[in-house]
Amino acid sequence: MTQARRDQLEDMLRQRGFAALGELSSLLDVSESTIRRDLEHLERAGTAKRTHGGVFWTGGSQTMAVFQNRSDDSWAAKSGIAQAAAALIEDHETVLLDGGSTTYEMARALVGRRLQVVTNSLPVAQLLFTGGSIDLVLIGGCVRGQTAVSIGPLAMQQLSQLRVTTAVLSVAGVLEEGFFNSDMMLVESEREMLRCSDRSIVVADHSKFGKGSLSRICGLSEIDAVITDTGLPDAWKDRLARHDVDVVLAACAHDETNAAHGDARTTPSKREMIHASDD
Amino acid sequence: MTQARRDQLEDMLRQRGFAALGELSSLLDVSESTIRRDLEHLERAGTAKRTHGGVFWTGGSQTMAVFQNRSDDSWAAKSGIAQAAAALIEDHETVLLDGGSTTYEMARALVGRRLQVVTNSLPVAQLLFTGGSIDLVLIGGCVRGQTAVSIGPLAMQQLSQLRVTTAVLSVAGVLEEGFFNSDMMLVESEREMLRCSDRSIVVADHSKFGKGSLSRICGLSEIDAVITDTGLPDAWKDRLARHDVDVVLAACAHDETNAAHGDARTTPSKREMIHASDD
DNA sequence: CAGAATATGATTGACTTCTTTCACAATCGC
DNA sequence: GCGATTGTGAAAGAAGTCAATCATATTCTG
Repeated sequence: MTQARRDQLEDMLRQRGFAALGELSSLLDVSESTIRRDLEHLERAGTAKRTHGGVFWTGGSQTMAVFQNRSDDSWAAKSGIAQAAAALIEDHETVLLDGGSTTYEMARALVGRRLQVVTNSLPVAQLLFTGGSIDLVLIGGCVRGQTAVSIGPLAMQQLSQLRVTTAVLSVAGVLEEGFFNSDMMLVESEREMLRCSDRSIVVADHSKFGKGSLSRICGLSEIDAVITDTGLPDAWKDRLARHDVDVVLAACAHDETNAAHGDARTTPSKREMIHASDD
Repeated sequence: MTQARRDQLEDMLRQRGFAALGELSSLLDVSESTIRRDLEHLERAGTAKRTHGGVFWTGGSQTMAVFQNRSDDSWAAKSGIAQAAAALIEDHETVLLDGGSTTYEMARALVGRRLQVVTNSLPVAQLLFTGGSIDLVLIGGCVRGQTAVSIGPLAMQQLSQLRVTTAVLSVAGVLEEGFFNSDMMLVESEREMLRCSDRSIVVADHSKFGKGSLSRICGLSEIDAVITDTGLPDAWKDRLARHDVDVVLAACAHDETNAAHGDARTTPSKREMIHASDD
């Protein structure tokens, strides 16, 4: 009964994008209190975000999440890596961006740059298509999973026809044997990405190292550079160096980004109503 | 000076997706009043929408607009057409959805249905990829313009390899000579869409009839059905009938939707803070 | 140089919403 | 059956934001 209403609520949100509390309350014929409680659940599940006045549909994908806890540590690491990776890209390059939360952050960092960007990621495309400065090419195919990337034969075929200067890949795990990801179809695409790029970069926070995953993308030496955070063990630095892989260690973004924006605040904002979340 | 700040504000919004007033105020080092006024401008320009507590980036595309004035007349027409078009689709079909605001509304109406959907529209893809019930295939290519559709050779090639049961096209104008759209590349794609579909449907409100546009898609008789609203002049009904085109007239959605949801309110909500807009 | 127009910052009052708390109903487990 | 847990509705109080207004500084124009 309760669950049915929450499912209905979720569908309504997906369809409408935004809804006011009173609206939902009268449509579902329950009190606003109940709606509020339901929304708390949805928010915890990550499918919706509340604002002062109503609720937003977040698209069900964490990647896309317009709302994100920017004071979160794991986000700071991702963001730092993304910044560092973006710094490696020069203007007027053609960059191939894989799906994933780190590459999404990187896309954020590329907003406003003069680039040609190729991507198989729906969220990345959504983010970049407006920026007049960026020429966007979207890879088509079957769209699947939380990461919302195009995969399958159509994607493979499109990739095979392209040529880019830099490919930025995101991986689920790194072992001595090479780089891994959990989706076999995606891995196929990523191999193709490597084939069509002059330079290849992997972005991965230090937690990915030493972990494997279902399918192997390629060996360590087949990648030109790895961008990660300062938490990377020395053993891995050596190992990567032995395989001729450049390693870039990004400092956590905490301080620099604030400074860069001239933001002197040290205390968190009083109201976290929208930002607060710990996904 | 002022304009520079507004541009900066716009960039920040695109990057962050959402921002609170105080946040922007301190980051840009101006008073909240100024930010408020800036946001009014951005909102008028359609790039952002304010909420009680902050601002959202709307992605620069009206189509995507999560916020829309649902009490607007033109929206009622679009929505009605979209509903009617959706009703023509049967479960387990493979539907090809073109870009455009009406097809976007149609996509909304298809949420939860069991379908395979092919689309070249980024907003439509964004809307549908979460719904577990829908199998989504994205057409790749160069992403351009307000409508955010993929066009160009890559798109053409992908379309040429697909086959769908129903194609739903959106057009900019309809003349005796046929259907028109303003973008030549897009028109190329739409011709390809027609070629690969068993059945073709055009969605267009009555204001499109009698208006031309840059590039002709096809003749009237090459389309199987046109979905429009009750404002269509009788002359056009005859004309379409003569060309063997089925015409579906959708009633405005105003009343039915409200009734269907058991919403008895007759007065507009007192506060239009978020909904209010006239894109 | 003067006047007008625009941009800006601060403040007040009003509004809406949110959170918290309590009481009651329904369901589950023992 | 009884207690505990969960879900629900209502109310009071608190908190926050927004719109409107005013006074000032800056820029444009003649």
